[in-house]
Amino acid sequence: MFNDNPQFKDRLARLEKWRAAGVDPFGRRTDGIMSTRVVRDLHTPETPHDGGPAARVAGRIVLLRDIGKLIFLTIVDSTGRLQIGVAKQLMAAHWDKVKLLELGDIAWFSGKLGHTKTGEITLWADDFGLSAKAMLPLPDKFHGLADMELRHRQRYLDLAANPESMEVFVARSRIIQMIREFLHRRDFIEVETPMMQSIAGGAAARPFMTHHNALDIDLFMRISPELYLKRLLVGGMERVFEINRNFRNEGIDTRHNPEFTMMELYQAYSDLSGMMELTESLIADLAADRRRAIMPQPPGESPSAVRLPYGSRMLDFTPPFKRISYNELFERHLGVNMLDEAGVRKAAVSHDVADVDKKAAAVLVGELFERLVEPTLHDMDAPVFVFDYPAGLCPLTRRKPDNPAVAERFELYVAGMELANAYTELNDPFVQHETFSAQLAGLKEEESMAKMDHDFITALAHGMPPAGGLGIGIDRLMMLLLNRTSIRDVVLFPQLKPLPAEQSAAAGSPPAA
RNA sequence: GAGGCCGUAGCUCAGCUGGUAGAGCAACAGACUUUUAAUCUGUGGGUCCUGGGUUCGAUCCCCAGCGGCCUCACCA
Repeated sequence: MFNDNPQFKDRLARLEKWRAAGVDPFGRRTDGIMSTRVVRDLHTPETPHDGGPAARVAGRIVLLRDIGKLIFLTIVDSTGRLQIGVAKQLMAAHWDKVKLLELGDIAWFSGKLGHTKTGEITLWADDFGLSAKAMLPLPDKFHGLADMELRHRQRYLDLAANPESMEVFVARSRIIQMIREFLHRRDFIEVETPMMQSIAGGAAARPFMTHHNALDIDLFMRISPELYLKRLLVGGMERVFEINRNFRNEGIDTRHNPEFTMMELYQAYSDLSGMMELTESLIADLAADRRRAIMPQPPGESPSAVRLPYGSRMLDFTPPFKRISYNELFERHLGVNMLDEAGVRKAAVSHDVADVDKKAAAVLVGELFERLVEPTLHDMDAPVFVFDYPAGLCPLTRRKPDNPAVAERFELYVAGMELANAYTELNDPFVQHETFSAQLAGLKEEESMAKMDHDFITALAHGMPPAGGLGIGIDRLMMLLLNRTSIRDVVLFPQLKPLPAEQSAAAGSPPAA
């Protein structure tokens, strides 16, 4: 049953002892439970060694030291750990039962707060209950779970055994909450738009396909919510945002998960510079909050400095962020203006770009930028806004009034990652119709933005207010703020290849016993 | 998709030049009323990822496969 873990049968025997003692090993509702954090905070220098305030806590037993007529055990809940002291003289009525507890069990304890002679805050228990019997053993109580594959496949064990992993996901929730609060303060409303779309628009990426049986139509998992959020601008929602999943059918690595969380927002009557202000303010706020959470202010550092560790480096999120134009970077590294088509083609040839003659100049600019400029952004230890992109790369973007070859777009790079992407949105239905029709030479069809969406054009034809739009990759933001170099460490259940047993189960044969 | 590294007890890891495998924790039996990864005594526990090959003999060498991590490619 469950698996062939050799310790399962030992725990089965223990389970029968609980039943023989009249206890349902899988307990029920328990009221009056306080978090271990709250209980720890109840303890003051004036708290007596025992007989302090009454409290009730619950959690999983992660350490257990049975010293005969006295048992110390450590429980963990979502806020941390607490030592429980169980003395026979205080727990005489339930002594035989408390002796049945073992590592991994989930239990609640009532008692009075105090501490031991070494000063450890301890709840001296006089009553307890078994909330859930653990039938399988937990990972090593000291080393935790180190196997990255098991940490991802069985995230519950990672969370239960590795406090730093729990901290990441608790912090992730807090950061997302702060983003919502930040946007609500600015009068944005949160919406949900379709994840299943008949046209996978709004970005250039390969979509997943699925099928609706009753309608007998193929649908795509969305690669972006953009075209739906803009429809809401047409409808009169002037500030909307969505925090939700996008799906892209591409490679998996330390920066890419097939489903990833994106925050996308649109603000009517704003533009690129409005998005820049908003982005800088939001990111700097979040970084400052993390900064306060993780370490004391280093001596001698300015109180306004916001520096966070990331891998082996320190990232500086102190506003204002650097701003540099795409062309300035391009010229610096290529020695040619991005709008000088002849010069760009020459540079592409000299840098051995493939099929130069078959590609649009803007595609060449993009390739050269990625190859020669982006690596230099990787070495920068502070966020950088790169703005004013070649128009050909940004079909959904408004052009600069004084130069139609340049699009009002920025990307925010941090440590080489594209963290945010923003635009002055295109609201001209005629231009939009054109860009949906035109296929840029040198791009694969599935990677192109040219996917005609008549319904969206119709929406624009009714009038969309001018707007600024912004997208922030939430998972990458978490990596940077929480100092994780793999996206799998900030996504609770990252996509992994199925195990052989799961493959055969999916094919219809029974799962391994 | 390419390359490098890795897969040994429930967990964390050793295992030399090829001679049928070890430690700590966990488990089991016992002792212990202030422990801190408690300690002490004793015991059990293995598809060495899978399948081939070489060899008298393979956890170890070779080939293929599966899975993981990292780097690169791909990637609005």
